[in-house]
Amino acid sequence: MNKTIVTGPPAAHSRSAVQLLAALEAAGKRNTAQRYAICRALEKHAADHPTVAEIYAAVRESFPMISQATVYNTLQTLKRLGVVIELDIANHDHIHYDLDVTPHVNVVCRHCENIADLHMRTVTSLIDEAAARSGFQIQRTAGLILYGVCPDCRRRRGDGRAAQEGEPQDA
Amino acid sequence: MNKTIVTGPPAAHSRSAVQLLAALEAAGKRNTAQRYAICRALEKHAADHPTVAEIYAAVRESFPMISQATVYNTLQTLKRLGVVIELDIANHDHIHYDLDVTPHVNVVCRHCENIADLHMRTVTSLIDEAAARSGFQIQRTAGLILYGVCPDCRRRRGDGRAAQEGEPQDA
DNA sequence: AACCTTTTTAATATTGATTCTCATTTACAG
DNA sequence: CTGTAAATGAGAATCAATATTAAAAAGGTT
Repeated sequence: MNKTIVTGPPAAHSRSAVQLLAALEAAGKRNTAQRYAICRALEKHAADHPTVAEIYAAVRESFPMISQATVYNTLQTLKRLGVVIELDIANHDHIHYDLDVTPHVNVVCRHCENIADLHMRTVTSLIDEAAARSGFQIQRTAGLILYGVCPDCRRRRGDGRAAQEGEPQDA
Repeated sequence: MNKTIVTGPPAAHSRSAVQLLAALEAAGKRNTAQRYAICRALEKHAADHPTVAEIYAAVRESFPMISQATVYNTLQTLKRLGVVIELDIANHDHIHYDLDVTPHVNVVCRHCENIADLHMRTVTSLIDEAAARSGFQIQRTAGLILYGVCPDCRRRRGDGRAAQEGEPQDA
């Protein structure tokens, strides 16, 4: 129940399990069976922008005795290495992971909670302008989050510019 | 300890307490002394992008017996009315509130946790392109969050393109 | 003013994803 | 093989946010 709408070639920018493991090794981390399983699960569910719970469930299929703490720890390590990104989506209870660390936009549907990836040149110019105007040194250009209603959900519920008032207004 | 760097005219786009109260009234909500105090506290701390805890503390100065639940309820009401926006900032434990609901970017400093507002035309074109390319109906254009290091913090800690590796990589 | 209905308040209890603890196990260098 | 620093597992702890509830206040009506 989390099919993601992918715009453009599927998972074209996502890191593979091999790349994730290589990053761990390069950082001097030990290669454990658990980490291997977690990286494979990430790769498999890359298009879903999986949550910790999804990864945990997926890993348990092949590694039933793994603990949640290990999943949390490994994901945090991958995050620190910069090969994975956390998507902090407003009003979602769980953190989502994105294997695409190239500059792009994530569009989140407010109804089905699906997440789409969008690669556009505009992102870079936005970042550049923001940096120039604010004096900030912008760190990450991936995971720029927009909220809306996906095409499927628009069709399902009387399209029109539905859901203006009464909908949660947050970021 | 939360001075916010404002780029451009200070609080130029923020709603005033009067506007917030007017919105409550227009929605048929009752004007209570507590809500009045909360709106005033919001106005006063608008530039700080305050958290619930900050608002709660500020209101208690003039209204010592108010409960947290009332603050939460009122903020949620204001959010539903669309006159206030929640900023869900990665790795911050609390939700921040923004009285500026016009399309703009929020730049967050990773070191001092300050939040700057940036108004740029680029935002609109980014939204438009994202909508066209994804088929999504984009709902909110305020609260587009970027992460980086603010000018002050860059100066303080040997500027250079510091803090690339080892920093949290999330959104 | 007294009545009745609805909204709001506020103290407490609950929730639930994430983090912590620490004893045990494992990976890998020497 | 052995030592040791790192990683894991199991469960408990955390803590912001939400839900629950009874009591109080506001508003409208006659």
